Amino acid sequence: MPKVGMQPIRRQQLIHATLEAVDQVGMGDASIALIARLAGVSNGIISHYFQDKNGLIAATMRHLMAALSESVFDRRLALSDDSPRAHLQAIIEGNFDASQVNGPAMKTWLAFWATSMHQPSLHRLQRINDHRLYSNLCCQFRRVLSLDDARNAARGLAALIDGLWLRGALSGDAFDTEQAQQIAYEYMDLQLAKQAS
Amino acid sequence: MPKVGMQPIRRQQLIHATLEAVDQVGMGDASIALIARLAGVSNGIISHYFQDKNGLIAATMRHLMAALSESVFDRRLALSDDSPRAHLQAIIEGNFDASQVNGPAMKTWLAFWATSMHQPSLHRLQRINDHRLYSNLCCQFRRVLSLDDARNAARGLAALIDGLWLRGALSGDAFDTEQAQQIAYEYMDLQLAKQAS
Amino acid sequence: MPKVGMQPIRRQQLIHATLEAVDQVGMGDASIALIARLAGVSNGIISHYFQDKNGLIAATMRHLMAALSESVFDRRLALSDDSPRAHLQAIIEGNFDASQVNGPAMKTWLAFWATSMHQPSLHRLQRINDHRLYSNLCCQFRRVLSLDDARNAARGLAALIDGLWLRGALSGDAFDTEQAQQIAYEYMDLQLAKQAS
Amino acid sequence: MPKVGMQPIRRQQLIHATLEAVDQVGMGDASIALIARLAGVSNGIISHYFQDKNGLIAATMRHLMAALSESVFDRRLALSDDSPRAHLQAIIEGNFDASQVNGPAMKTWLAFWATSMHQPSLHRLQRINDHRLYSNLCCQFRRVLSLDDARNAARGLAALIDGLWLRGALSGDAFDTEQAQQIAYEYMDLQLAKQAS
DNA sequence: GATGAATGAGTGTTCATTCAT
DNA sequence: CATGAATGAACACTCATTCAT
Repeated sequence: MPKVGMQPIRRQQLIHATLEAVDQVGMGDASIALIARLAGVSNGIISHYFQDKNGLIAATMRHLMAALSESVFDRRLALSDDSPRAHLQAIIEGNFDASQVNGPAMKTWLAFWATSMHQPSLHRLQRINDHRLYSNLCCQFRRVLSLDDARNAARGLAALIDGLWLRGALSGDAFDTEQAQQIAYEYMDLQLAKQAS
Repeated sequence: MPKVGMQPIRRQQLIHATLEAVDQVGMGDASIALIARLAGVSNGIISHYFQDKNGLIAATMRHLMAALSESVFDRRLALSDDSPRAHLQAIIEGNFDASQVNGPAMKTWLAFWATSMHQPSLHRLQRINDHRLYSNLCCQFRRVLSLDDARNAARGLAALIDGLWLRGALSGDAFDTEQAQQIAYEYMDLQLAKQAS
Repeated sequence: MPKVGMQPIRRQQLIHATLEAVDQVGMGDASIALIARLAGVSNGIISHYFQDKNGLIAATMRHLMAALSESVFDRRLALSDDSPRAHLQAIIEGNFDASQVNGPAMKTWLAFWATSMHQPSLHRLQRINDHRLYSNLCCQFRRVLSLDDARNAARGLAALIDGLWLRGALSGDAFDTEQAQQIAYEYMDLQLAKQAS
Repeated sequence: MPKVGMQPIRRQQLIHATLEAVDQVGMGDASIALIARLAGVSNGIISHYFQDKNGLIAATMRHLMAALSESVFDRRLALSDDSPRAHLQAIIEGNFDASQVNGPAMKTWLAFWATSMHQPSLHRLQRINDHRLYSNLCCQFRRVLSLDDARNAARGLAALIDGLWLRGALSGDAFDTEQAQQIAYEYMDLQLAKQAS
């Protein structure tokens, strides 16, 4: 039943099916046939909307990255308090948003990272993402710390966030967002406390 | 010309070829044929020494895990100072040992993690590994902190170590061990400083 | 905006796009999608004007055959001299007409021949074409030669023309029409010279 | 039932199956699956002995070219008479050898020519073949004719041979070797007759 | 112990064709 | 008239695995 203007609908549909497939069987076994079946469409449609499987993977990653960006952006927009601490908290919270700590997203991120080591196009995407977190953190720390201190604080907090996320993802249990945030907040506060010195 | 005692030699040979293959083309494209070629042996020999490909992958992971354990163990054995701080430093240093922060090891760990999400046998291995780091850290923190504080400190430091490692691995550049260790040491000291309170 | 009388325009458009596609990528890779793109129309239109891909191929062949017929016909019509030699020269010249010795035409003829071996409908077309050349030649030779001599001369000259054309097409270089014609003229004259005997 | 030293046997087996497949359904439909079935082996074996389908096609072409070379070579070796005319006759006969004028060979040559227009590696093979015939003919004509005459005679005879072959192949009927040879011999003699002039 | 020939299921991808709009 | 979304079969190719030697 062909329709016009199906492109955005089908793309979303296929991206969600990809996340679901990776969640179920892993990226290695997430074949086009499985993804198409989960989406309820034919195999061939994928090359119609994405050039090939890599195109679909890349689009899926961009989807996750956009969701992450939005999570952070929304929280920062809603701040009544413009202090560095408030912004940093918003960034931390955004990184542990429900859109990022569910099974499909975590498994896809993980597989994406592993794959990106050998695919230049994916590696570029991933570096942009990594840099964005560092950059956002550094920017806020810089408002109260020296350049060197801000950079170190940003590096540490970025690593802590990713590490908490990673260990949560690998644990196999449900992600304990509260606990992760408390640990990140504490690190943030310890770094901000250098301000007086 | 049949030989005796070839088993350990061949196994090492194949494990190293696996690491090299994953480094070169990623786990997805590390076929048995490639691994055998890199090892300079025939395809068929792999099922002779390992049950199948999964067996080889698992053995490779155990190899990396054993190397990590040894890195930490050796440093702790060489300590003249038995203080918690000295032990924690040794654990941190061991986790950033040269055997862990080189290309092949980092790429294999990453791929291993991604794969482990869908292979119970690998997942078990990976949980043991994760728990060992936490457990070691917690044990030392406990000597000077309350149980809750020690647990939080261990969770945070474990996440920070993994996060530094992860971001280093994904950056594509050479790993800056010095910088990573400084950040981890600082976190360790900030946590140990709670002792007085 | 529906128009009337589009049929002949569209058909010509698609036949030319087919020749262009075969010239660019060969008949094996001349997909409907490529032909439609080259023609600047949608995929679906092709089945609207031709039953299917075979229909388009057959129409393209008929187009080339018609162009060949016309090349010969025009030259014979323009003759002031009604001698067998003049007619034979016209036939030879017509077969090396610019419409036949350009890249797209030569590649399409070649592909057509190869394909025709396994498609009865194309094979019929091709036999008609082959026979027309022989028949035209034989008819003229007959005016001055015995039946047997005429037939042999016609067979030889037809083969020589096709062979010159074939070797020219396969060479990859631009077709040397002058040289080919001289060789064919010489053969023609040698055959006509039997007249006296 | 794996054996050692199967390579030459399997390669011959697969080349013959390729010729048979092209004869039956044409090169366009001669799929790997069909060729493997005709050879009585599995699909995968083809990439084991030839890199890919192109490798098999190229090997098949080299097989036909070698057979042609041998046909000519054997006849020239058997000559008791070293005259140019004897050599030229041997070359003509060799080109109409039974190994070249049977259905599978003719259809494969035709398809090969069509394909070679868009595959550099095949085109190179084909040019070598074309040049060999011209070169052999020219060499013999040169013994009795001027350089220009020899070249023209060689060009003409090469074209005549190929043309006779082509028209025979396309006719669909059995190849009339006798008739073709008579026509070629006559052309040869007419050219050699220029010697006195 | 070690080889490499052989298999055959599975992959991503292409493509002619159909058809609702 | 014309589009382009959608299909699904067919394709070349890959690969872990088996096993006779």
